[in-house]
Amino acid sequence: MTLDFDPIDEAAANWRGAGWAAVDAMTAATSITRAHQILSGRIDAALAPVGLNFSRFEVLALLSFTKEGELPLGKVGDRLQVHPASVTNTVNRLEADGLVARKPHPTDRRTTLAVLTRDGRRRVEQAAVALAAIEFGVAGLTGDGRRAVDAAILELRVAAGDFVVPPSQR
Amino acid sequence: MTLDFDPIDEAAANWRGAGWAAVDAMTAATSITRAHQILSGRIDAALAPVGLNFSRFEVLALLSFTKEGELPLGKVGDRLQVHPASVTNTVNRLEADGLVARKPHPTDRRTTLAVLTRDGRRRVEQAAVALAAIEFGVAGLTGDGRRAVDAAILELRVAAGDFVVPPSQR
DNA sequence: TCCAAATACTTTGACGTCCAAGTATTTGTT
DNA sequence: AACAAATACTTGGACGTCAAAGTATTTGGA
Repeated sequence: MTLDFDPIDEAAANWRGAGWAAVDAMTAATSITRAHQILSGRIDAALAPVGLNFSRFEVLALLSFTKEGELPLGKVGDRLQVHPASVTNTVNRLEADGLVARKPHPTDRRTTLAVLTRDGRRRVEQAAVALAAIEFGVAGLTGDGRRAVDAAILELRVAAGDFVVPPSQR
Repeated sequence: MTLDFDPIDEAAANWRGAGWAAVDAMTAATSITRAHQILSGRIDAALAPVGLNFSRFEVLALLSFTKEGELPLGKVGDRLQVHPASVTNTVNRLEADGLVARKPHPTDRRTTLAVLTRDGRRRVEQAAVALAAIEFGVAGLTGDGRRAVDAAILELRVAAGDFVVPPSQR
């Protein structure tokens, strides 16, 4: 479905024509939305042969970075910035595939730990290779483009309150 | 859930520590994913009071830009780059709300047109105002940042084959 | 000590997305 | 003219996301 014009340019022209405001904001938002769509398609396609999708991979990767390969479900949600219900759902599926196990927290009985299994660890390694092979879907972005995107979005994330920049680093 | 460190920086450090490749690609992809999450949350929150969400708004806006306020469902999908099934779903809901009507194509009986109703036109105007008021969710991105994002993602979209740059413009 | 409030997770339900398959109609070829 | 292939849309199913409500447990005061 290749168009012979840039749909975002076209949209901008239409917005101006309609007298609607914030056209530059609209194009930025639309660009980001479309970029996400492209990446997410490429990434899920690369992970499918490995039997994962991006959310499952993210959970496995996060666990693999911890010393014991385990983390409370709530922490997983905080780090990945997803809803608790989504964590439950994702962990259910990973558990069904034997990539992760649930384990009670040793001291807080409200808490459940997700623990990476041996299979899980093997799988996440395969997935990391598969993702590196497609450059995480950003093939088409030059090094400069990647840095520009990182820097610009950093502003956005800070403004959104994702994290607080420690006084020492500003 | 404000962290006191940058989760993407942290992830990059972890990836390097694990010896995984394509770290810069990973951070760019993660930034874009997170940006999309932020925008989509803000945009849907701004549209909720108007009784729309972003996909419904996009369809109404697209129709409003046409001369007759109508378009075949297939064209809608092409322009918005979404799956035909999603168009069917979205138009079903817009139709249930009386913002759009389905109408047979005058000459091709395979084709169905989505037509903007009077209510639909009024609603899309309200929505455009609501979105402009929040700057499409990109508050936090400076003008430079917006241009940088647009330019970088343009590369990505062209590489993904979203559209072909006419020879005259390269 | 006791209990309301906070925290951690799960469940249910509403929606959105895509894919694959199914139906109807039109096109392009022989 | 006849028919296979392409096109347009809908349906049904698998999954992902979030919000709201429910259960269990821990915390922090009074």
